[in-house]
Amino acid sequence: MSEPEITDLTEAEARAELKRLANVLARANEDYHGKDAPQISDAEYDALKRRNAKIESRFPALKRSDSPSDQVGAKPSETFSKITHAVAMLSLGNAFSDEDVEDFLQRNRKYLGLSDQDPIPVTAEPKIDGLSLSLRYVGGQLEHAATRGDGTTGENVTANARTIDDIPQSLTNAPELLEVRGEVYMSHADFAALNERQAASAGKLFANPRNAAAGSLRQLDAGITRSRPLRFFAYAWGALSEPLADTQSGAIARLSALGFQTNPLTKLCEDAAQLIAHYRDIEARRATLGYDIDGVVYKVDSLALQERLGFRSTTPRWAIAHKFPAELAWTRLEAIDIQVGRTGALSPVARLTPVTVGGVVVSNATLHNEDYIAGQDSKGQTIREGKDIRPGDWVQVYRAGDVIPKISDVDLARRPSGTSPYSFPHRCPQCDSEALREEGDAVRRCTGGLICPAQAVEKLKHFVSRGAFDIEGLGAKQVEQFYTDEWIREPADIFRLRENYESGIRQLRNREGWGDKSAANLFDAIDDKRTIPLARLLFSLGIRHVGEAASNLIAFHYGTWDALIAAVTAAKDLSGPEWDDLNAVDGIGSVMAGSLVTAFSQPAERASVDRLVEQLTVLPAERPAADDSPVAGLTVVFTGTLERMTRAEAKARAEKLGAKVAGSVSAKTDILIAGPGAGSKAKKAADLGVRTVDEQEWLDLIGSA
DNA sequence: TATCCTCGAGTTCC
DNA sequence: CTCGAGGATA
Repeated sequence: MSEPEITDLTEAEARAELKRLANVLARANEDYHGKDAPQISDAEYDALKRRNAKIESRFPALKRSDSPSDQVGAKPSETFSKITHAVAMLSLGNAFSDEDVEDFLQRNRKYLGLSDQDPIPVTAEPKIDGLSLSLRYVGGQLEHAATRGDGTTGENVTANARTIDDIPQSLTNAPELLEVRGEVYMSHADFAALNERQAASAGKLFANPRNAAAGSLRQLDAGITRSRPLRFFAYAWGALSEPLADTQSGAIARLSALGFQTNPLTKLCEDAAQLIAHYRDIEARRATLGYDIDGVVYKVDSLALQERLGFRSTTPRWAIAHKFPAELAWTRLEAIDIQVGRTGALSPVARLTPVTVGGVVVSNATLHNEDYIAGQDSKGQTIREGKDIRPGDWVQVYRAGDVIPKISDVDLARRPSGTSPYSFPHRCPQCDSEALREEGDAVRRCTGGLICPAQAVEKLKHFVSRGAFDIEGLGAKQVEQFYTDEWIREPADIFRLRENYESGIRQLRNREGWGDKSAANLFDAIDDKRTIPLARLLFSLGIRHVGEAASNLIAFHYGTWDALIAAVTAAKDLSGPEWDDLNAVDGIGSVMAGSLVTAFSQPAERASVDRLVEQLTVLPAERPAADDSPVAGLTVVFTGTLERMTRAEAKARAEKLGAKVAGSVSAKTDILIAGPGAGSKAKKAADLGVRTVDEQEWLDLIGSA
């Protein structure tokens, strides 16, 4: 490459180079968004952008106001299509101690109604530190490969997966439909060799094997992926046309027989002691394995038991990851900054002298809240032996769950003299409003409401975020810019951008990186979201305590926006039939209900919401088409002793079949399932004329296998 | 009233 | 990914 090395640039040269890059990239954007054919390739474009970012990081003071790094409407980097997983790819719960492993087994015994001594065979295998991949085979042929993504939808990386030797293109004697799941990773030796090659060709160095594997798999050019030495271990499956086996270990053996690599350290254990012994064994061999692992995964061996145990909201009950202790590093705490969230929460963030922890450079860490800095946990218990955290201190950093940097210890011997404990601000650093901490709360909150620019912007960011309106091309950065420019002050303004622009009130075109074309794209993306499901709208409003799950419950309960508004308005005194009705919704308590009602009774907030809804079409919430199970849509109550299954299991299974499980009998109850020893509930059911069945009748009714 | 579970809100780095 | 807190349950 003819371009000079960045390290050799003088300041003046760097300034000129940044200007040149800004021009070249701006032209490339125009070409892309306009009708002209692009003059440079994707790869060249990305290389220029990277070069620009590198120079900026070396000379931060020279960063241009129209820096291409901040550009809106730039070429979308995502060009992988999306694939929705037939069976969701979930994450695992974690165990950090031997005791947690015992708890895992005990919890499962309890859920299954087994006695404390009953054996539950469990497999143990190394947890590979790579990225998970789902491979779909139809008729024995590899149909597609998808990354995990958010667990529901991943990226289609089929062409790249086909270049990996460990991934068979076709299978013999496989089920007609088979989704194989496993981990793509890179060995230590291959990682070192790759970085050497990268260095020789002045390419980007990877921080660790996992990043190298991720970067290699997500190449737009499969030819590059082919040149990277990726490997694959199979350890699970998704959709299947027929079972692979009746145990976890049997299924893994079957995957191995089909031609997949499976981990040789997978072992079937009989009890917690064996699991822990195998964990220690794997831990001892960790350094010599030749690839990164970050723990050991335990899975209940019997697939029948796995089926019975089922899932919690995001994790299976029948599996857990036993993590190795986190890597630690010492560094200096340079400063404590305060961030203001959308609810006004003041969050302290540690600014650190950059330090490598577990393969990545960390320069920020969360400090949670006031008490955490002082050395107390949420229950007022002393942590870090009471050592408080002060700017200037040497602190020990680790990455919780190998992700979020946290501070675990302070070296008092190296504390500079003359420091005093950090005093947490009692006023908002952004708007100077009073910041109050409510009795019993861990967080201190800015009371400025929408007066506070930080809260206003964070609320808008939430509004356009993924689970909310999810407007393409309008992310956090753009929202901040639009807010600063006073184009968007409240959600309703987003839906007025087009008219304001077209009527000439606002001029996007004067800003670098925007043309009529990119503006039109943005407005189209906004118009796409003018029709919105009720639950999403509610979630988008960012009402405290009302998140995604609560929004769904509330939306289903009321059905339409008008019904919701009418009821919530009528409940404004936190009493009356509408208030009671809202509190009776399963999963909604007085705090959530109060937050919802209060939000709509503040005149200013209510007016703002009305201005927004005026411009939208709100889709009514419909219960997911209750499957054709005989109990779908019915409200049932369990009482007495259940003999064939535990309470928790019965509840989970009934809910899976579309029934609603309530705690007490009322006129709304459709069926009471009464086991031996049923008391007052059975009597009440009889009084109300509610249909009562015993456990066996219930199982017959739901056609339990 | 204590305990378990789930959700909400906050966070980092690539 | 984690913590804290709300809600349901025993």
